[in-house]
Amino acid sequence: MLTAEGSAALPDPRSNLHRLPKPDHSRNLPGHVQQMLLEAILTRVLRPGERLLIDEIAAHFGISKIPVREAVKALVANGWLESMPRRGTYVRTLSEQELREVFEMRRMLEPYSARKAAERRTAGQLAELRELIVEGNESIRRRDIVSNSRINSRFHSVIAEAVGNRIICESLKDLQSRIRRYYVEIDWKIRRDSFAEHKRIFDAVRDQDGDLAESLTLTHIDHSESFAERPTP
Amino acid sequence: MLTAEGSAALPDPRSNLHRLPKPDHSRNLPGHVQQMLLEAILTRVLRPGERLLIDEIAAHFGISKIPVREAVKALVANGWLESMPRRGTYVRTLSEQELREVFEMRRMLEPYSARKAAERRTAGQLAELRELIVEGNESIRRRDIVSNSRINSRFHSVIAEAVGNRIICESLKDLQSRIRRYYVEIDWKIRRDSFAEHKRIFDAVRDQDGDLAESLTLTHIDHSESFAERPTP
DNA sequence: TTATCAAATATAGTATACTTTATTTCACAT
DNA sequence: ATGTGAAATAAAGTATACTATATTTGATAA
Repeated sequence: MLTAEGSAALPDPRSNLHRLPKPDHSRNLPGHVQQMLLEAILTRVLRPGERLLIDEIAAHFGISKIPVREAVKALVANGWLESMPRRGTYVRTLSEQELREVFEMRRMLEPYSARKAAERRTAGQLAELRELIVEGNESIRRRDIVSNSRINSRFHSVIAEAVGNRIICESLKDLQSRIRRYYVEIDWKIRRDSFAEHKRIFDAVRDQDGDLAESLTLTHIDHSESFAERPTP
Repeated sequence: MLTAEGSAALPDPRSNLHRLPKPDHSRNLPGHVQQMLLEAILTRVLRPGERLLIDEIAAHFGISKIPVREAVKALVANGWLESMPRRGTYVRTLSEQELREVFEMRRMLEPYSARKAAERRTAGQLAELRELIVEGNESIRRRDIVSNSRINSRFHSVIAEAVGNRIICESLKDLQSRIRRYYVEIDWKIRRDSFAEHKRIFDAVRDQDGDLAESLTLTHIDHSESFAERPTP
């Protein structure tokens, strides 16, 4: 079934594939592979522009090409990878243009979504947001970047879910993950400021103050855009 | 929820698969299969709730499961199909909720997008829109439903492209195709009214009048929502 | 030296056959 | 009659092997 994978050495210095963990074969192999590749892209273990080969990935994971193909195809569909005809697949490079486009769309969607989230949030969602604020504080105190990133990301997700519209929610989450790549190395001062804004948005959502949530979100987007790491081509 | 209806004669009456054309084997097999299945869903050749089996589709097309699996997976990802664990894949049913959600998002995105499209449209895009208006008139005169649908759809696509933002463009197109299923049998009076609104939006885009394009689009969305065929559950 | 064409190579894509797992059926016991 | 469990069935998922094709390489001739 599973071919043993004690790969002697994959000494290709041009690929970062060897830094990826192996998937647990439980089930949903393509999903696992997709998640792991996405995580690697977001954290820049797989760098922008890096070349990926289906066969190589399959060999690394000790599985066949079929599930890898599916994972890669899904990532191409979502704009994480770019597939050249018969030349391999590449991690999409960062670009000013993508950043501009994402932020233009955020400005269209997020402020009004925040208003709706404030008006519609359930008690359960509010509780989760409250907990995220507490944990966010902790993560900053402990200088724990991994936690901090996860918590910020989750904060935006819960707001998105609170809109109560699955299509909008998916869109917001997609935008959110797209910009994660532009905030890999921001410093703690910025993280603190950003968190303070989350806190104020939380207050507005708690008080079901749609107006305030909307305007705070617009400001937050403006600030976020100015913090983004500009690609250096 | 997902009703299996009918009995099992040899030409299985529960499936409309036999009504689909075969793919030309040129290249991009999964893409072809995906397009054909999507077209069949949009035109209700494959009805909401209908069950699809990978093996059956593959046999029908005379190809193996691999490309079919990919096509189906892509359609699941985009919300056209719903995959139950080991019980098969079903055409997603229409729902009031989906309609509400799509229209809430359209209201967030489209009016402002129309403004930007008016401001940014290129000469080439304007020319294509002009041609679509001419052809649209023709299609109504000839009572040609297929042309009329294609032209309306294309009109919205060109507007989306004129925004000059690929992410927004993709989103708008996705929303557009999602609602196509709710306008399969509308009558000619409505088609004429809708076309008249397109014509006025075109004028605003031609004149680069963002304000007007925005407000006309909002009105158009309101009317569209009222025309939609409500699902009857 | 340089251009051209053929062969080799690299890579994705597909078919076939096999495996896994959920669901149904049916026998048997209570 | 009814519940339980084992076998059969159905369907998706995966591996292996093969095919198709674009790109690169290399040889030959001008």
